[in-house]
Order: sequence, then C-alpha cells, then structure tokens
Amino acid sequence: MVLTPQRELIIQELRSARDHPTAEELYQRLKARLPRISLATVYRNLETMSRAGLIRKIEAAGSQRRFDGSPCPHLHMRCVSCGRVMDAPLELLEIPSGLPKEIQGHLVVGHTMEILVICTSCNKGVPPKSKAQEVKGDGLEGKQN
Amino acid sequence: MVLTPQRELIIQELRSARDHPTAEELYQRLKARLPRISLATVYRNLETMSRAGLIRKIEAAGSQRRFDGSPCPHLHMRCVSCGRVMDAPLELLEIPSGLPKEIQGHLVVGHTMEILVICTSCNKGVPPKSKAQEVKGDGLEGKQN
DNA sequence: CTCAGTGCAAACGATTTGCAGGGCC
DNA sequence: GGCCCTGCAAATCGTTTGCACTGAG
Repeated sequence: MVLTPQRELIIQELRSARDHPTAEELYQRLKARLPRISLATVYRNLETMSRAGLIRKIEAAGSQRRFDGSPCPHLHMRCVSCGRVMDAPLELLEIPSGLPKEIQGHLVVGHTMEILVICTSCNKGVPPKSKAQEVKGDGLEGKQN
Repeated sequence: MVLTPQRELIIQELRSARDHPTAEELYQRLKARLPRISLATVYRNLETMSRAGLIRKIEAAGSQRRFDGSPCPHLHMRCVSCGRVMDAPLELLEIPSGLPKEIQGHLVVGHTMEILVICTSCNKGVPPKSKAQEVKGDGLEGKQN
C-alpha cells in the first residue's frame, strides 16, 4: 500500500484527534490542510487502512461510523446525548473476560462492548441524581454531534 | 395507541420469530399475510412500539437495525459471517456488572454488549481450530443475511 | 368531524461505486 | 505502459417524511 499524502494526513489527523471522528468530520478537518481531498477518498482510505490494521473502525451503535487512530483495541464510552465517543480507562477492559469458547454450538470469536454515558458537557447543570437513568438500549439512535 | 391489524401482525411475527429480523425482513414476512402493508408502516410501528416498550430495537454494530420481540433486555450473539442475531443464554447477562457510576466525570448510564460468534450454519465443515480467530471489530460490517 | 394510522412516493443521510484522469516505477 | 490512487458525480442502501386518504369513535 502506497503512502500517499492523503493517507498520511488521514492517519496523522486521526492519531492526533482526541475524539473519534466520523468520516465526514475527518473530511472537514482534512480539507483545511488539503482542500481538494474528496470525501470518497476519506471513506476509501479509512476502509483500506482499517483492513490493514492501521486504524480501527468503531463498530457500535449509532447511525454514523466512527474511527479510531489507535490500532489496539480498547473500550469506548459513548455519550447517549451528543454521540461523542471517548476512550475508557484501560482498567475497565478486563470486565467481560469470562466468555465460553462456544455457546449453543456457535463459535465465540469475540465481543463488542460500549459504555453509555452522559458526558460532562451534556451533563452541565444536571443535578447528580436526575432522570436519564432508564436509557440503556434506547435513546441513542441517530444523534451524532 | 390503537391496536391496528398491522401492529398486531408485527408484534405477532416479531414475538414468534426466533431470529431478530431487520425491518425489511419483517416486511417481507408480513407481506405474505397482509400484502398491502407498506415498509414505511413497518418502520413507523417498530419505532412507535419500541418507544412504548413493547419491543426492543437492538442497538448494536451492523448497518441494518434489528428488532427484538421481547421487551426485556438480554444479551445477543451476532454471527460475524452472516449477520444473524440470536439470543444468548441468560447466565451470561451478569458478566459486565462492575461498572462504576461515573468515569472521568461522565455519568455512566448503561452499556451495550454483544457476543460475536460464527454460527453453526456458517461454521459447517470448518475444523474446530481454524482461522477466523482475529475477527473482533472487523469483518462484521454490512453483511446481513 | 376529527384524528390516529395507513400506503405510496419522494426525500434523506451515510456510504459506495464507476469512471476519467494523474503520477510513479 | 501498467497500476495504484485520486476527485467527482452518480448510485445505492437503510430509513424517514410529506401527503392524501381511510375508518373508527
């Protein structure tokens, strides 16, 4: 795989991004530095590079895919209110480790997990014990950003 | 909320479906019994009914949304090869229970989790110890069915 | 009469693809 | 010259919406 300027920029931008941008967000940021880059190129390269293991697609709920500059797996927290995705502290990674190798004949190859949160900025002014408790599996549909 | 024939059928079909169909799949099945039903109605009612707590949207990876006739939460297994979604045995539900109430200031409101498998039918003839081990977070993109 | 619910077609947003260059070994 | 990669525009896919219509209260 050739390291084109576009690819270099994409990795750079993705690695240095503290958040986990969508293709579109990434595209917007890249345009500042490479105005003629196209969204299709961003998509194509995100795909290629995640296939190559250079970056990771974040496979999780939400209507827009997000990407992660770090190739090594770690847990994410998603804000159910604004859709932002953040890295979770490493200690939490070990939580679901007791999975059997096989369940009802189906070969277990892994798992996905995501912690749902209301992030600090969405949580502004909300008293510590409020509603928004019964989210979990609903209310996190398509709202990104 | 009115219990229209369409809604009745949707719940019925969903409750009796062993799998967790997408809106489109459900629509195909419903057409057999109610030929003039429209896909929009299916989508609309799935939305309404999941809001009402009668059914559940499965919020998880994959490009197509799936629905679950059971209103009570439980763990799912997704086949990374064919996209099929199955219920996991209940015992597994307790696995990720040790989440703190708050992480780095973000209020924890829940989590999502999904077990990735290669289902029995996709696994036909594959010797027990094969490749397909390093999937996890890739390869489960858009292939449903 | 009103109003919730419907079917249809069109709109939509995210992603993918076809195609005509362009640059590099 | 062949090939990989790009930009652009158009296509596609899942889902949502606008609208006119219907049927029950």
